[in-house]
Amino acid sequence: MKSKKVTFADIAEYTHFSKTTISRYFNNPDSLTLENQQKIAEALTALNYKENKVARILANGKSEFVGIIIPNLYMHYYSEMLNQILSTYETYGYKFLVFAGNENKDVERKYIEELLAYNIEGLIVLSPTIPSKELAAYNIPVVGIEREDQYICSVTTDNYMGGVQATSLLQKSNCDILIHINANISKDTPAYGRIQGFLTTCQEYHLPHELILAELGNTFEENHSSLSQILETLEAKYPAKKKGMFMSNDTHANVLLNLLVRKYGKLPDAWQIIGFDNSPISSEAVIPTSTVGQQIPLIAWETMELLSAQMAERKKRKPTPLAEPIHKIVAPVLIRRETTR
Amino acid sequence: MKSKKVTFADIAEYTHFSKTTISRYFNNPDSLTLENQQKIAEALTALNYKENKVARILANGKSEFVGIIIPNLYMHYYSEMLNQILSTYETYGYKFLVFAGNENKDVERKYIEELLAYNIEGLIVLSPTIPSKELAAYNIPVVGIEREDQYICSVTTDNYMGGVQATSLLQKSNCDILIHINANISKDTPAYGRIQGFLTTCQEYHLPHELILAELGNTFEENHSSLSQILETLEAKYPAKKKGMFMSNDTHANVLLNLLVRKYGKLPDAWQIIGFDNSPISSEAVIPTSTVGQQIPLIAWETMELLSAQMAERKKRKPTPLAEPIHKIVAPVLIRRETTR
DNA sequence: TTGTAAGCGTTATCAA
DNA sequence: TTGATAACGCTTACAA
Repeated sequence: MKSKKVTFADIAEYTHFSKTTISRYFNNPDSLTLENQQKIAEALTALNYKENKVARILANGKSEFVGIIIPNLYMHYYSEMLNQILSTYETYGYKFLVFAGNENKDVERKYIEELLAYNIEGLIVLSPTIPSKELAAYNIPVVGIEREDQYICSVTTDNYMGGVQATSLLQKSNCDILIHINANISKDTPAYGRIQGFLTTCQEYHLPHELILAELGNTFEENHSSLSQILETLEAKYPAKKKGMFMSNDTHANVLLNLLVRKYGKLPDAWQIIGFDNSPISSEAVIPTSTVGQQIPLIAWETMELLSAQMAERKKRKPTPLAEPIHKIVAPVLIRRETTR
Repeated sequence: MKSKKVTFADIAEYTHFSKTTISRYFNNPDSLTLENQQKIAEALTALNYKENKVARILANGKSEFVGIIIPNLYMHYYSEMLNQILSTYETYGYKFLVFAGNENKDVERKYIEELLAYNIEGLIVLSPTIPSKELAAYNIPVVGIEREDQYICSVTTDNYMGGVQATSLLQKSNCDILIHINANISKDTPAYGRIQGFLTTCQEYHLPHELILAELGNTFEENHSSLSQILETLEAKYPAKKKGMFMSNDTHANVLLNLLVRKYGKLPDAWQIIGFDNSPISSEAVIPTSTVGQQIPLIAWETMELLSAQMAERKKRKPTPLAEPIHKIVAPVLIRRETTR
């Protein structure tokens, strides 16, 4: 039942080669004659050999593991990012050890310690919790995604450009007043660029505008009641004006849209809406919603490029660490649907 | 720079103990005097020791790894399930190696081989691709979720009950005709129970009903046009009747709802809708949609219970494998929102 | 092209 | 309560 595991020693005995030769068969087959490769291949199936990568890691230090610290998976942005990262396995061969971080510094540190104990070769961090300076101190290749990145490599969406694109689209649809609703986020956060993009564009073109910074709450119900109030306020404040709404994300855009549709049976001409993220809700909404899309597959790809380059460098005889962290910026994509024009 | 790693040997030398004692400090500290525990603890911080679990796995065979094969992460059901499974780390301590399977037998087999090479202690399979008989043959603890499970342990939602609940709710809202739209799925699939639940309930209460089995397509656009056609057909066929629609999932329910709202500016009284899954779209829809919710946290929990019991059994001196695979059934939860009554 | 022998950093067995 | 020593299964100089 519990058949003992077949090892190189068994194969060596069976084929009358040494363990070294068996090892070579796997790592440098060209150094064997074709005939001997054949013999070993046969022995492998005859004995039903299963490789043991744990022993291999211990011997050569290369785990082919990459750790991932991700805030959660219920937000589509994160789960889709993980999806794309996992799919790079076919290209790079790295296996992923995933921790869903709960935004608690000590817990996430514990996760990283655990990952390190498994000899991970690199780390991908989507969680904003631990400062990049601390991450850099672990002294292994790290890439951050959409987070503070002063001391580590990173891949980030050009949020500023996204803000500009969204604002410009509203401008083109002849709105009388442009309104951006966002949370009161820190200026260090990449997403702050959306606010800057909005403001800069409005100022440059002298567009009447209003910036509403408010916490809309964490649940659907809270979003709903916050935005319901804001909606009333805006209708009172700008009764005759065409309002261009740039929402901080598609979820909020959808709540606003639903409020309007339920009130008027359709999206009134006096309202234009654009969201951010191109999450599923934007296309599944009652009126497919314009949005600024993040190029998640590209971000995942760039992340692995950056990470694998660093990991490969480390395997050289004389590794040259990066002098400066590399920061890649990925352009967002404007997606025009039916809530603008 | 590349500081050599601190090992038990270093600590042993530093403390004048043997490596064995250091090992005991970690695995069986009570067997040391408090004083000596103290000494070792100090040495650990003095030398900045980092544990190496790879060496540990090689020596004792316990990887604390669990492999996961999941079809994808863009469907909310799967990403939320992964989320919940990952969160069991705090309770069970198992680390997860995740592969997003692409529903290709050979590829998924390759994934499993790779997982086995890392000495995983157990496997969770959400993908329906590989038959349970084959999975069972790997001879490691396996739990399947919502899939064919003849030869393996499994956790599955009571789809039949879900179908009954949905149908009963429509019945209570005084519909004249009940209609269930689903794909032409195999009778082996757990989800087939939804169809059975619908039919049985209708027959039992002599409710006028219609079962529509049709492929609605894989994209949002395809869903939209398929359902648009079905909508027209139904309006022509049952012009004066109150129609109770039981949709196979929330995505389809939402498409139907949106078609109606865009046509009539609201959900007409002649239409009642219930979906399945309690995915985010059901609560975010323009009219929050009734649905049958799967208890994802509970399913994840039961899965780990089942798996960890098997894994623990294996670590005993004389393991007693399960005589029969255990199949757990989790009840669905009816969620009443605004599209019924 | 192939082999020998010494690691890799733990844990397990047996003895003291 | 502690220690010597042999695994665990593979890789890697160094030799031949």
